[in-house]
Amino acid sequence: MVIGQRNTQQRRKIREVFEKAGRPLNVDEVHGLVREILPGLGIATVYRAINDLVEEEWLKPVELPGRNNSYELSNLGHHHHFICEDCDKVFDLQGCPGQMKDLVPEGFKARTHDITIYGICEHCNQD
Amino acid sequence: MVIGQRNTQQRRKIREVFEKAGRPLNVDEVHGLVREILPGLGIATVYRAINDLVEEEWLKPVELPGRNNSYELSNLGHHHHFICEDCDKVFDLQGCPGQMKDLVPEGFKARTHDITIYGICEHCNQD
DNA sequence: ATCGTTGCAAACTCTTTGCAGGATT
DNA sequence: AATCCTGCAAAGAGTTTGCAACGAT
Repeated sequence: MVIGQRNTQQRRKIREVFEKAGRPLNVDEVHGLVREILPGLGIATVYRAINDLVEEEWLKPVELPGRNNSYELSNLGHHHHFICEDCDKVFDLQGCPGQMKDLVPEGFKARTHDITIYGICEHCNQD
Repeated sequence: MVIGQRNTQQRRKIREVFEKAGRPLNVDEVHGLVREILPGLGIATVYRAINDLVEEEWLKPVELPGRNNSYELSNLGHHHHFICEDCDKVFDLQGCPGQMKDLVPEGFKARTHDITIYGICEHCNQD
C-alpha cells in the first residue's frame, strides 16, 4: 500500500542502505546489509518493503539479463548498467549511445531499451 | 552429456521447432509447440534436451531482463534482441551501435554487452 | 485502540534431479 | 543387451502470501 505506511525500524534501515549504496542492490544484498544492524530481519519483510517502495516509485526495479532483480533509487534518469563478472556487483553508467531506432526493422515500433555491459569493475581490476 | 546422444522423437521435434522458429524460444514455447505433435511430452524432457543442446553449443541461451531464458541457434553471430510488449515474443535484431567502451568509466574494463529494445512488433503494430 | 508491519511457515513458480520403465543403438 | 532417454514426482531456489503477534500512530 502506498498511503498509511508506518515508519518502522526495518523500513527505515532498508531505505538507508539504498541511499548509502550508490549502486543497485538486490534482495539478498539488502537483507545482508540490514541484518548487520537488525539481525532478526526476515527475508519476507525485505520483499514486502521493496515492493511497497517500488509501488510508491521511490525505488525502481533494475531488470538484468540472467539474474534476479536489483533495485535503485527512482530519481536517476535514463542510464544503463555494468555488471562485474568477478564480484558480481551492479554499477550505474552515465550516457547512452542512442541510435537505437536504427536497429529496429520496418514495421516495428521501439519504445525504450536496456543496455548491460559486462566486464571487470575498478576494484576487481586492481588484483 | 555431449557424446552418445540418441536421436529420439522428442529431441528431433525440439530441434525442429528451433529451426523453424527463426526467433528465440523459451522453455514453455518449446513445450507448447512440440506438444502439438507429441502431447505426452514432459516439461523435464524439454529442460534436459535444451540443456544438452546448449552444452554441445547447438543452442545459445538468450538471457533477457526480467524474464526466463529463451534459447536460439548458436550460429547467429553478434546481435541484439527486441521484446514485443504486446505479444511478449522475442525477436532478433541486426546490427549494433558500437561505442560501448565510451560508457565505461576509467578503471573499468568492458568485455561484452547486451542490448534489449522494447516496443511493439510488426504483427501487433497492425492492430 | 486501531490497523499497518513483522517473522515464520506454507504456497507458488521455475528449474533440476531421482527413479523405474521404455526406446534407441 | 546395454545404456541413454522419458515421464512422473519430489526437491531446490527465489518470491509471495496467510496468520497471529507486535508496534507505530
